Amino acid sequence: MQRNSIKVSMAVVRRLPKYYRYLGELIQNDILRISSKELGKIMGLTASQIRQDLNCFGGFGQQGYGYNVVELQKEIGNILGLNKTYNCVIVGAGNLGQAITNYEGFRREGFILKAMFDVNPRLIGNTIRDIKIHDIMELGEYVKENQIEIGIICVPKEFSQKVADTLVENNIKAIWNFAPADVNVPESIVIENVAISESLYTLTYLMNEDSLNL
Amino acid sequence: MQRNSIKVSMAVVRRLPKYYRYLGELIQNDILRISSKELGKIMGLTASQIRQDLNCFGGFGQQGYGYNVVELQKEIGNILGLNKTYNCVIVGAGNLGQAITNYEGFRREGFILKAMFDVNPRLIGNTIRDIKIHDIMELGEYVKENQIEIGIICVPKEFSQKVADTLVENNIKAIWNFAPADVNVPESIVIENVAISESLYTLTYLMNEDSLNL
DNA sequence: GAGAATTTTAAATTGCTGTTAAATTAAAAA
DNA sequence: TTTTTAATTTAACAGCAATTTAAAATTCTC
Repeated sequence: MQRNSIKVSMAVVRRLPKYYRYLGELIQNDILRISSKELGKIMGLTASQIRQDLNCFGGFGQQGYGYNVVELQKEIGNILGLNKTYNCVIVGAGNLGQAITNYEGFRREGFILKAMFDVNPRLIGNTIRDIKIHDIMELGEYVKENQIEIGIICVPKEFSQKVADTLVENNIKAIWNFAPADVNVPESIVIENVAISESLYTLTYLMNEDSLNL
Repeated sequence: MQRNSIKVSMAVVRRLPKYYRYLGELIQNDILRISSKELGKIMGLTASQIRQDLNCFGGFGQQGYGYNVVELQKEIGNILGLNKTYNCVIVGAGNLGQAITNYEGFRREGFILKAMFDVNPRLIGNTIRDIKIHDIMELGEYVKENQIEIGIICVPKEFSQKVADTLVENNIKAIWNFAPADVNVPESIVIENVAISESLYTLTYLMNEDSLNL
């Protein structure tokens, strides 16, 4: 499997999870091979783009045959780093934190939730799906002691930067931030600021697009 | 305020909510004017891009002065359709549905949550923040009777397409879908499939990028 | 009037799409 | 069963479109 030496653009990278998801669905439907044309139709992309995207990482397909769905999904999973496991903590045990805890999909893909943290004394000491909720004061020490790689921030935006700082100080590798305010971290730390509301505002933009008479 | 007749690209549209959010933060910090250079530094964009983006909708800035933060935020809000109110329902009253219900930000921006729906008999009849949880069997009728414009889907992926179909049949205008599977709707309906996990997979990609030796 | 900052226009870059040649499969014929 | 032919489909490439950045021209502030 020869790998090109070209840099992969972020546009391609952000499409990979979608490929991974759609291929997973194909597998569940016992579809074991697919052409770029078919996949494009299902995903709403051009066949051309799919071939170009996948070729960034090597030739996974075969002329005259198409792509082997199982093999391709596995390859993309490897590229995304889903062949490993990751120790995670959730900071903020409110509804959103609990929603993530309860989502089976993450555990299945190798994200191991080791602990949750909160300030609320009523929550501290409880468990959700066998995950214990700790006092947020213990966050830094816990992260350092337990080799936590990913911190998931589900606290109100007023506290998100402070939580991020604590995580960074204790050698976190990556932060997945759901607070509706971007947090800043050093270059070496991987950060994804999710900002859920942005897609809602895009929605209302599209609802009103016609009446904007641009 | 003259509006250009050029079509605004989706790339620009998806940046608008971020401008809106950052400008809101500036207002909270009593910063009332800003140059594209400054704003770019804060948001991690080039000044050039900011000027170009904002110019799609007319000249909001002034030479020698910069942009009036309050005015600009309001203008972008109008463009995003945040000067109106929207009747919404949440389908699926689990943790994620509750998290959205509890988020003050949405109400503040004009999203009026009228009702929630669930299949779980233990939840039906309860209220969350004065919002009643109805039997999901009543969803279609409720949407039609109460001029609901936005449906928010927070059910497991197995049921998301069916819920979307019900919403569409009853004249919903837009769907904000959090189920980890894209739902398909007619062209005339606005849809945002959120797929939260995709940003997590992007995170792990970036964590492992170096070791991929592309 | 000097400086600052936008607007407007142009250049450069990036990303996407369509096409062609090569490879493979599948079908038909021997 | 083997060979031949036709149909698929990717990989690679080139051209085009969109996006981003840079530069020049203009306007406004102080």
